[in-house]
Order: sequence, then structure tokens, then C-alpha cells
Amino acid sequence: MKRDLDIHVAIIEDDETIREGYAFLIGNTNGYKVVGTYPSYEDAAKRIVKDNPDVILLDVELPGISGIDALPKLKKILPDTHILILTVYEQEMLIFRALGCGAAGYLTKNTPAEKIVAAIHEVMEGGGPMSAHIARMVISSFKRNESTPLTRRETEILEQIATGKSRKRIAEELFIDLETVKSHIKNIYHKLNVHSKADAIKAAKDNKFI
Amino acid sequence: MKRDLDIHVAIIEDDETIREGYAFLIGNTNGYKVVGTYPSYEDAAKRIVKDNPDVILLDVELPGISGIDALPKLKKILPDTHILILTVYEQEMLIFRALGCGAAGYLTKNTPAEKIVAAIHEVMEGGGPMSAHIARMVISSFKRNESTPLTRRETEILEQIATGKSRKRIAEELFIDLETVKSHIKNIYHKLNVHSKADAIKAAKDNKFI
DNA sequence: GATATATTCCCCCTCAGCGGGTGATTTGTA
DNA sequence: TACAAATCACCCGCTGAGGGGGAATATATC
Repeated sequence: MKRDLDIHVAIIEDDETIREGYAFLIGNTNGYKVVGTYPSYEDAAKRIVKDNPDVILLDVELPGISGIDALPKLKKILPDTHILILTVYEQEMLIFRALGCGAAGYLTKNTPAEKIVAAIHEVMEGGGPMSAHIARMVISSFKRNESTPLTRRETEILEQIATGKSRKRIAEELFIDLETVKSHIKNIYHKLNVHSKADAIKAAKDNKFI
Repeated sequence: MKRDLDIHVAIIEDDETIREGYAFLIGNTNGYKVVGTYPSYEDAAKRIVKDNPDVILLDVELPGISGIDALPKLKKILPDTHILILTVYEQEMLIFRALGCGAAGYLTKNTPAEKIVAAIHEVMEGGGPMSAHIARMVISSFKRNESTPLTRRETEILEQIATGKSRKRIAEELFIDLETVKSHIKNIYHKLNVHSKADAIKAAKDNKFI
């Protein structure tokens, strides 16, 4: 067996039973090798660079520095390593923050063992494994509200406003008069019941009109 | 067999071979029933409401109205139906537009048959099935650039600017002086080589600093 | 201890932009 | 035909934005 071709996996997880369970599972799967298991980020930081894993399974609820906070630090010392979040939490905040910090995937702990191994493989192949509910939440974050009180033109102009453009510039780029833009903005404010750009943007974003 | 408990599936796909292939595959899987197959949106529009599917497999490259443009129309006449995009294209634009229009999942056509059936099931269970590469692209869209020329405070303030807030309001909300905010903004503009809010927001977004 | 860098605050200046009121016209579409 | 959407007009007050200086604190980093 060519150990060089194995996918090197590291596990950061405080619960010993779970940690050793994953290690056993992955270590005994052909093509995978566990190069390190650590109960916390602090422990991992000492040895993980020389262990040099291809993929890290990272728990979120760790003692000391949380998994989320550890993520950017790990990406810094191991830029080419893929990090898979593994957690019981399904809070949007955590998910988006993790993905924003460069997590390659996000799995919940009820994920069956064989799926975790498959996810590691998927990550190495350029995929982005996610648990079903996570994926739905991620997709939902893209979804616009289909029932907006704004007309098409109003929505368009509000989007321009949200990019910080001045009304004059919007007018120029849409080939309409400044007065027309002002008119639209006035109508937008009335419909959204706001009195400033910032509040309009916030209201529209909260309701996913834009 | 209780037909009422089957998942009702409709297929909109112009290629007859593929369409009938999917129909055969899904129709012969226990728990699934194909209630309609249509070669275009125009054809589907006539009958799909009374066929009343739970899930629609929607091709993107359709004659006449494209699948993407058909998506919002279908969501309008069948608000509770889940729509799965099935396509050969992996263009970001298309993907995000489809997800923004309320697609429940996005599969590429090289997806093996059994995975498509699994995806339909996943959609009904509240999941959001995506092909591996699609998922990675979606995840990447969340990812920030880790190397920004801006300091933490500058990034924070630029984010506030991007929400349309005035400098005064930002100062109040961050409990700092207006002059401090002005100072930071000046530094941001210098670093990004811009001279207005709009350009700063654009430059930062393009480079994923925010 | 010296050197940067980040963060904070201060003064000056000009000009364009913003928010709001009250209208009208044309163009589709139901 | 009646309605909504989109366009343009002219009024007003005022505050906000952008840019020119400079300078005092930390807090690292060397």
C-alpha cells in the first residue's frame, strides 16, 4: 500500500469517544490515514504543521478557542489544507461565518460514518459537502422574496443605491433624468416606510427584496 | 401500493431521450410517480397545474423560454412545488440566479441516475441537493479574501458604509467621533485608490474584502 | 528603546447630494 | 377605459461627503 497516496486527515475534537471513533473509522478505511488527533486548537497548533494533513475535521464546540475562531488561524498556518466543519449546531450565523472563513464543507454530527469518509474524498476532489439541512439553509440565503411591494425599476434603483452610487450617477448609468431617480427613491421610501438610504437598504435586505 | 403517498414528479426537458430516460427511471422507482413530462415551458404551462407535481426536474437549456426564466413563472403558479435544476452548465451567474429564484437544488447532468432519485427525496425532506462542484462554487461565494490591505477597524467601517449609513451614524454606532470615522474613510480611500463611497464599496466587493 | 502601525481626535475648506413637497406626461396593460 | 408604472419638472432647506492639513495615544514588533 502506497502511504504517499493516502489522504492525510487530522481531527480536532474535544470528546475523546467521538475523536477516537472518527480516527478509528477513517484510519481503517483504505486510502485514508489519520496523521493527528487533538482535543483542542491549542494542542493542534503545536503539532499540526509538521503532521501536515490534507484535510482537517474540525469540531465547533471546543474548549478554549472555539472551532470557528480556530478556522482562520488554521487557514493561516496551513493554507492548502481543506477544513471540514463537524458540529451539532445548525445556526445560520455559525454556518455562514465558517464558510466565510474558508471552510470547505459543513457536516452535522448525525452524518453517518460512511458519509463522512465520502465527504473527505469529495473535498479532495474539489467538492463542497454539506448536510442536507445546511445545504437548504445555504440555498435559502440566496433566495429573494418573490412578493415585493417595489416595482422592477424601483428594485433596480434600490440595488444601485445599495452599491453606494449617488442619485446623479444612477441617473447617468440608467440613462434617465436625475429627477426620475429622485421620484423613484421617494416612492421607494414611502413604500418601505423609511426616510434614508441606510434604512431603505436595511429594510430591503431584511425582507430580501434585494 | 398507495399512490397517494408517492412523490409526484414532473420533468421539463427538451431532449426526448433524456426526458423519457428520467421518466422511466423515476417512474420505476418505488415511492415515485411521474405525473408529467414536457419538452418546453410553454407546454408545461398548459398542464402542469392540474398535474400538480411535488417536485419538478427543470432543464436550463430549453427552446423558447429558458429554464431560468421559467423558474419564477413556475414558482408563481405552483408555489409549494420544489424545483430541481438539472443542467450541463456550471456558470456562476446561472447557478446564483437559479438559487435566487427559488430553486431547491442544482444538479449537473453527469449526476448518476440513483443520485437524482436521492436528490428528489432529499428535496422533499427539506434538503438542498447540489453537485459537488456546484456546492464548492456556492461555498466559495461566501469566502472572504484573507489578505486585505485594510485594518480590522477600516474593514468594519467599510462594511457600515456598504449598508448606506452616514458617517455620522457610523460614528454613533461605533461610539467614536465623527472625525475618527472621516479619518478611517480617508485611509480606506487611499488604500483602495478610490474617491467615493460607491467606488470603495465596489473595489472591496470585487476583491471580497467585505 | 526605537520603529512602525492602528486607532483615535482636531481644524480647515467647498460643493454636491439628500430628503421632501407637489405636480405633469407618456406608455403600457388589465 | 381606467390604472399602474415610468418618466420628467421645479421648489425648498441643510447636512453630508470628500479632501487638505496635523497630532496624540496605544500596541506591537524588532
